[in-house]
Amino acid sequence: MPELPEVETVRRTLNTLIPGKTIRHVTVNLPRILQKPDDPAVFAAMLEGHTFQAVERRGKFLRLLLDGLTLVSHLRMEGRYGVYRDDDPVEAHTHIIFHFTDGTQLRYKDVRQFGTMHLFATGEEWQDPPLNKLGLEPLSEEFTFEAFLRAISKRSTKIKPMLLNQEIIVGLGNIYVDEALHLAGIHPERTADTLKKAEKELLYKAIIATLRAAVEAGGSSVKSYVNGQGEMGMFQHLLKAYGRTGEPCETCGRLIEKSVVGGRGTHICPNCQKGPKNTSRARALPAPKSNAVKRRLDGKTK
DNA sequence: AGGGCACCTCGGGCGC
DNA sequence: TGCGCCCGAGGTGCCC
Repeated sequence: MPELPEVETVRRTLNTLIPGKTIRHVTVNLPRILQKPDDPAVFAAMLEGHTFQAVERRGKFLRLLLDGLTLVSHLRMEGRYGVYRDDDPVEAHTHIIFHFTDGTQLRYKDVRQFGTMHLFATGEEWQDPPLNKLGLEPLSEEFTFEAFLRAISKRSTKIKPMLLNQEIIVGLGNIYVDEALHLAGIHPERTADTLKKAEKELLYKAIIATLRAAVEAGGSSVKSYVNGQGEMGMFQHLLKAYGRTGEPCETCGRLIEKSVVGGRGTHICPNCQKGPKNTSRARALPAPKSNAVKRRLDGKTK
């Protein structure tokens, strides 16, 4: 659920809250979260006395920088951070607590217990999992159209599973893949090697436009909040395909359909996103769709 | 390589 | 109407 826009929103919020705070003590209620080191006592001892400097992001991973240490954190489905006072009641599913010297705490909550944390000496996090094999960062300067073409070239994989593969491009999850493919007018079961260059360009622009708009909106609300400051994002109101099964497509009016692609719930407009078997029909009647897509893209990227 | 499942919990939907 | 069970939700890793 937390994809790039949600993780970026958490990063920005945490970056206003925790730099300068010094860890006095760490409580680990669920050792499963800790991947490295996996011994809670070692994990706590390494962090105690250290001070948060900044919070950065790589794909869907948060990098919490301390003096000399980097805590790499993945929220997976439902991981959440919040800053609390020491005497605030501890809510259910609170698995890790970083007690600060100023009477406040950073708490990690995770109902599904899927999240992970890796602790490294700063700089060493890039050589090992989970950061060592990540793909292009889509909102960075390295994500040029040429780099995108190289990353997806010669692949016969379905485009949706490919876009979900974090070793190719980072940050896209099920929601924003469906949104980007809908915006680009591309069916999720098309394979990369069947996409024409013009379609690849539409997709490239759609990925950037979708993620950029979602970051601006503070992500899609997954009932996450930081420091009890309420609902996080507003982008869920702007979704055009994801979660809109049975509702009319805003471009053409056909009803959004739900299926399964690569084991994921998938939402498409069967008119705007022609399947692999009727691409010839799509080629025969490209004009209205292409113009509509271009208008939408031009509106979003500027 | 790509598909399928496991990981985990909650809540919604459905059946009785 | 109420209770209880089953399954779906999804990011990633691992196995085949």
